Parts: sequence; structure tokens; C-alpha cells
Amino acid sequence: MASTLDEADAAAIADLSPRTERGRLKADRRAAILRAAATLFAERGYAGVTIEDLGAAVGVSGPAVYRHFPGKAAVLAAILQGASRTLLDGAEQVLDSSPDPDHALRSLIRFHVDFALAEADVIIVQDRELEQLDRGARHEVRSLQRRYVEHWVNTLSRLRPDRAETELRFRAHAAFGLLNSTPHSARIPGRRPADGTIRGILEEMTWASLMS
Amino acid sequence: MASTLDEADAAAIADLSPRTERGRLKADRRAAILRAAATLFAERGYAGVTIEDLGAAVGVSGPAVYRHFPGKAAVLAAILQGASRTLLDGAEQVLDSSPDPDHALRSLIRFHVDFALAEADVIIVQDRELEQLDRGARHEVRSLQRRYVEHWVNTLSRLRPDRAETELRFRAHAAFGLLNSTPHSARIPGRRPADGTIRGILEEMTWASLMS
DNA sequence: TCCCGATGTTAGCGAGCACTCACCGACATG
DNA sequence: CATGTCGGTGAGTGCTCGCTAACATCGGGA
Repeated sequence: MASTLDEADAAAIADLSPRTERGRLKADRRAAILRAAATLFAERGYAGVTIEDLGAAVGVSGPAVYRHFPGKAAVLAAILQGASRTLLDGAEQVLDSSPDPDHALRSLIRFHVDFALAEADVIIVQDRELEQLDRGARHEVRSLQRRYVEHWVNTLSRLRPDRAETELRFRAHAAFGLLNSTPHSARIPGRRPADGTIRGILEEMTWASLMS
Repeated sequence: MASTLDEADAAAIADLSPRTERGRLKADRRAAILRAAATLFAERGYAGVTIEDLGAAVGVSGPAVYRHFPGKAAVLAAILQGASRTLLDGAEQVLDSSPDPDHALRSLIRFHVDFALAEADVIIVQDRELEQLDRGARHEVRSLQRRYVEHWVNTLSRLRPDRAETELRFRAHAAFGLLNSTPHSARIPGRRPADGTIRGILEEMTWASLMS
């Protein structure tokens, strides 16, 4: 908790140097807890999951989780920080390799669709449980998200310089609502198009809504 | 709890006949609790609000809430059932007075935008806390929502008979994600366009995404 | 006016849960 | 091989919170 900056950094460094057997196991377990937690939080909500559940999901029981995270809130923080980091890094990489704004926007959309479909649990938790974080972690996640949005706004601004940035920012948020709807409707077990088809429809709808 | 059908009906009937002073006060208080609960649930999540909070928000304290609702879950159920009822009734009224599919879809969009902007709290709770309901209430809300979606799908199907209903249903869900994004981004206190402008942009984006 | 039922209060119960503690076995390092 | 560290366990601990109980107050129909 607290600022969780040192915490996250230390963990990241630890993850990057698992030269010993013990260290590798620890890194694996930490990752397993995060994956399981994302699924459980998405299914039952942050408050509906106990520390006991978190441990049980990876085969240990209860207080063992505290060997990997200082508390329940830190697990949520790690999930949300990881997600917003991944999105931001991905967007910057996409923009670096885009020759023109048209290609950039298309790539941003494709990248976001891929992430939403691959990490549906994380998307749901990100939408839903941001305000459960303490001030420090919430600020950090929000800051990462804001930078991600600004990349979209800048790209849109180059395509439609006639429009106010305020409107483009609003449109970007609406587009995220559209893109992030898939994980939610996926939970409702209605019949739905094949995965490849979904990708195409989502990209088409998002482009049309942004450029309309 | 249980099926909450008799519960809701009895309350609705009670609300419709407040001929005595006491009855009027009771109806008012019930409504006040529901409004306050929607706001609080939207801000802190269902689990983050206590019965004490609910009472305090309307000037009574704690267990007095049990004079109006059999339990915390019943408050949430009343909010969600009310919302899905309102949406379904509104959609059917809109469709009854629409001469052609084009006008119908435009009116559906406008109606949904109005609801999302007017009842932002309820939209957030609806998106977020459906799975907190017990089986009976959840089934009822889902059934109402399904009928609402089918009105959209039928309207879309008349405009684009070339498309599979599965695809149209998926598109409708994505459009709801777009429309319901506004209450979420409204919580983030960024500068945003004036309310009238928002309406136009949302309608434009939704139409474009559905018909693209 | 009288009395019943409805609406409120405060006190308290019981369950659930995040988190701590004392301890244990195993792995890695000198 | 000895030893310190580390990841794990089971048994608690204290707090929060939904809900109930017992009692006060008051509006309104007879």
C-alpha cells in the first residue's frame, strides 16, 4: 500500500532476476496469484473475494498470499497498474511504428481490441474497481490512463484538426466504452459471433463512431 | 428477497395509493432511500455502502431502513428492476409511435441517451452490480434487459435485413457500452463538452457505429 | 378520546474476513 | 554440514457490518 511505487519496483526487479530455483517459483506464484485474482475479481467483485479464495485458487491457503503481497489492496493495485502500463507501452510502440495518422488510429484500435479480448478479466476489473484503490495507487493508474487517452486524442487531432480536443477526448472515452463492452457481454452466455468476426466488427464500429 | 415479485408489486401498489399523510411520507422516504442508494452504490460500490450509510443519507439512522426494505439486497434489487422496467417501457412506447424503422432507431438512441444522462448513477450500478443479486432478482432483471435488447435488434433487423441477428445483437451490446460510457467518464472530473453537445455527439457516434 | 399499528430509536448478537503470530520444513550459501 | 532465510501452515484476534430485539412515539380510524 502507501505509494506502492517502491513495492512494485522491488517486485518487478525481483521478477526480472529469478536466477535461483526458489526465485523462479516465487515469481511464478506471484504471477499465478495475479491471474487468478483478476478472474475472481471480475466474477465476484473485489469485495466478494477473500484472501482465502485468492490462496485457494493457486493451491496455497490463506495467509500465504501475504508472502507475495502486503495485503489484498496491493493485489488489486498490481493488476490495475500492470494493465494500464501494458496499454500505455503498447500504444507508444504502435505509434512509433506508424507512418501516418490513419495507420496510427487503425493500429491503436486493433491493439486495444486485442487486449480487450485477451485480457477480458483485467478489463472488467479496471472498469469496475478503480475507486477501491488507495489515493496513491489510484493516482498512478489514473495518470497512466490519462497518458494513454492523450495518445488517442493526439492521433485523432491529426486526422480531424477541425474538432476541439475536448470533443475528441470525449469521443475517445466513448470508444473505450464500446471496445470494453465485449468482455461484459461475453459473460452473458448468449450466442455470439466467432472470435475473428468480433474483431472485425469492433474495429469497424469504433472507427465509424470516432470518425463520424 | 426470494423472488421479490410480490414484494415489488406490493410496494408499487402502496406507492400508488398514498391517500393518507402517513402513506405519502412512507412513499417519499422509500423513494429517497432508492435515490440515495443509487448515488452511494455508484460512488463506492454495493459492498462499500453500509445500511447505516443508507439511513444516514436520508436523515434516519441504521435499522430504520428495514421498515422500508427487507434487507440491503432488496434495495439494490429495487433499483435494478426499476431501471430495466423504465428502459423497457420507454422503448415500447417509443416504438409504438415510430412510423418507420429509421425513425424508430433514432428515437431509441435518443431515449437511451436521455436516460443515461438523467440517471447516471443508476446506469453505473446496473453495469456493475448485477451479479450481486440473488438468483431470482437477477433472472428478472436479465429478462427485462433481454427484451429491451430484442427491441433494438428487431429495429436494426428491419434496417439491415442483410445482417445476421447474432451480429446485430452483438452490435447493440457494443452500442450500449458506448452510450453507458458517459456516466463513467463523467465521474472523472475532466473538462467535457456542454450537455447539449454531448447528446448530439453520442447520438451521432451510436448511429454511425451501428450502421457502419 | 382511546388504542392499534406503523415508524423510529438504541443496544447488541453473530458471522465473516483481513491480517498477525508462532512455528515448521526445505533450500541455498558460507 | 551448519545455519539463516524464505515460503508455507493453523490458530487466533479484532473489527466491521447485516440484521434482530426491545422499547418509545405518534398519526389516524373507531
